[in-house]
Amino acid sequence: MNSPQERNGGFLPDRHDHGDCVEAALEEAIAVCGDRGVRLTPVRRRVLQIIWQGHRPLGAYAILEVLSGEGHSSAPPTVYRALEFLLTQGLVHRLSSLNAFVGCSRPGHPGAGQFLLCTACGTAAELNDPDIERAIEHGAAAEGFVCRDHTVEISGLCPRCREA
Amino acid sequence: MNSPQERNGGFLPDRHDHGDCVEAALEEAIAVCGDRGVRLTPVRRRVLQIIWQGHRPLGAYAILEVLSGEGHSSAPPTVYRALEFLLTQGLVHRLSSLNAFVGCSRPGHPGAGQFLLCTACGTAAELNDPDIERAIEHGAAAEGFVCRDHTVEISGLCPRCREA
DNA sequence: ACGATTAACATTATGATATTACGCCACAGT
DNA sequence: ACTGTGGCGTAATATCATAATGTTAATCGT
Repeated sequence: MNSPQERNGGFLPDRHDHGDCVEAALEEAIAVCGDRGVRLTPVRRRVLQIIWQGHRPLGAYAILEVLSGEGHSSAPPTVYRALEFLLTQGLVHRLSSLNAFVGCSRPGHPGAGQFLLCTACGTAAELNDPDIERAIEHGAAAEGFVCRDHTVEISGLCPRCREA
Repeated sequence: MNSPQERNGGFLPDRHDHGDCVEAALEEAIAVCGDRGVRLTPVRRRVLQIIWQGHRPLGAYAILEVLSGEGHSSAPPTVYRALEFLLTQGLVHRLSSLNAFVGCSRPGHPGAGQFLLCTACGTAAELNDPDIERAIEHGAAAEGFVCRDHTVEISGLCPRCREA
């Protein structure tokens, strides 16, 4: 496991212990929720787990399908409520260019992050690049604009797919 | 009218001649399509006009409603086909964080642009900031990622709404 | 321990956004 | 005139997201 501050944001080596990786994300989520006095209920926890199951963005209805396949009686609001909670707590991010959700690599930290989305294999990597943020802040300020939030989603080819 | 290279990208002064502004966008679109040998048909032209009617992003169904109100018999595919054409020709941009479309301030030029979206009044401004683009390109390259396209949408308060 | 209060959730229905499939018609090139 | 193509109309449907309502379950003050 990497630093608790930033975990599995970038593209991954060919093999990594994914069980550990999901495990670590969950533990950290439990810690964050504990600190804040908010409840990581079974549904919320399971949704987070499902999202972390792959390092690729997952749509709400894909999550729903997994839940339903497990005997939970589930409908869209179940998933969207859980996602809303996880988004609010900064445990997942929403990728609006894909209408999909992905685990946050720095749970508990503020800020939106920037995302690299491979169009070939579908994996996503999260950056938290201060230079990009500064450039955006600066560009906006030049127009007299006050930033509240930003969406930065970069599509292209990840290192592995670039070669193939 | 400003330069034909960059027109009405930023936030506007309190009063500007909006008729001229739409007019200019249309003329430029006609020129671009002429150069490329593609057809700016009546539907496409009208959709572009509707989008330029305001400096705020417009949803596909809002466009559809305007078209329908004019006696055109229209359904979603009409609008989406026109939008696809306009997107391909770089005459409009899609804002995925809003599921909406806005006129391109630099028609005929490549590149994705960055957008400032005022959450108070709904207006949008387009940047084409080389510093932001460089920072993104650089951040991506550090991960071994090859950029093909990017979505940069910054929400916050425009100069006018900031004061109120 | 008790009821009051609130958060979480199930369920049904619906709204909003986007696409597929198919066929017709106008126009360009021959 | 013949034919191929692109643009468009139309109906149906897929996909993404939320509203409204009531029930269960956790929490808190007493």
